[in-house]
Amino acid sequence: MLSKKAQYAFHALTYLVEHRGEAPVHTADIAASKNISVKFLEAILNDLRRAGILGSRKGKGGGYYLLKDPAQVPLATVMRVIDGPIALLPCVSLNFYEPCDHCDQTRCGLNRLMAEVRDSTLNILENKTLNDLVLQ
Amino acid sequence: MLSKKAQYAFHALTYLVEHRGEAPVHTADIAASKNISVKFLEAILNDLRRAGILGSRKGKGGGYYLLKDPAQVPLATVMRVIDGPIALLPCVSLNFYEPCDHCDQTRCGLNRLMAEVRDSTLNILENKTLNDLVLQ
DNA sequence: CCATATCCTACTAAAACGATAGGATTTGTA
DNA sequence: TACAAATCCTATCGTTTTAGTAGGATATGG
Repeated sequence: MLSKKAQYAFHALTYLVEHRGEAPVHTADIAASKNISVKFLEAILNDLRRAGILGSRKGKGGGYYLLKDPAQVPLATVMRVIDGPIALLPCVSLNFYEPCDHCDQTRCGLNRLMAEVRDSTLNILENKTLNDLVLQ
Repeated sequence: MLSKKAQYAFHALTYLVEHRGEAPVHTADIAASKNISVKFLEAILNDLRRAGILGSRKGKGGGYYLLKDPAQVPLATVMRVIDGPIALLPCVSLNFYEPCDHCDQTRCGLNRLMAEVRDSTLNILENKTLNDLVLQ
């Protein structure tokens, strides 16, 4: 399951895509529009900024904005920034790999199957982008 | 990510498939073989029994055994018993559905994408079974 | 200088996770 | 029928994660 944090991140990013090209968007506006706690959302947008997905400007007229073309930001990137691994097991994770204690990976049926799940999940999450969050 | 509990469940079930047809298997044997805490594994095997996946016999010569043909038990079933939902959002879960607070599901891009992820994940997890845990 | 907005640190309550402890219950066997 | 062996059941526990909240520091435009 995605954490609330990741869900909020996606909703906020959706809002930012929809308001692309306008002035920087205030945290408070997104929070009001999507019914999210302002302070909590603040932390999330900050994480996205530190990850290089968003830019920000402080002070009057400030706010957050997308740094890249939304079509160039895969959903997988956002999920990894907020929630960490996408794979179902550490031993099949591409970005958060950890070796397995209980089995020899090269001969583990579970490992093989979970790698298959990972591939089919990533096939979607690496190819769908922020643009796909917005319905036509 | 799968919980440790679910990982242990899969390892234990692998062991049970490999020892199918023999006498009921002791919790302690599985725990020793897979390096799992006996007491923790006890609880897991009991959950699998209550879910109708395993049978058990008490007392001397007792233990756990598979109730069904391993090829008839999808991995998805085990995951749902131990960890709950497989989908990434409650609002796209088939077995643990909960409506979304923040959006109209019929017009939510995130909902649509996460349903797609769910389908591709379930396509594997509903078709691969306990038999596939054991490598040839 | 002041209002506005992000940025940063710390804290907290509740839940989930990963066990552990201790005994009750059932069963086969000597 | 006593005993050993195994599951079964309930409760507890320490740690981590989750989902926030609070309060102020910092930067910026006017």
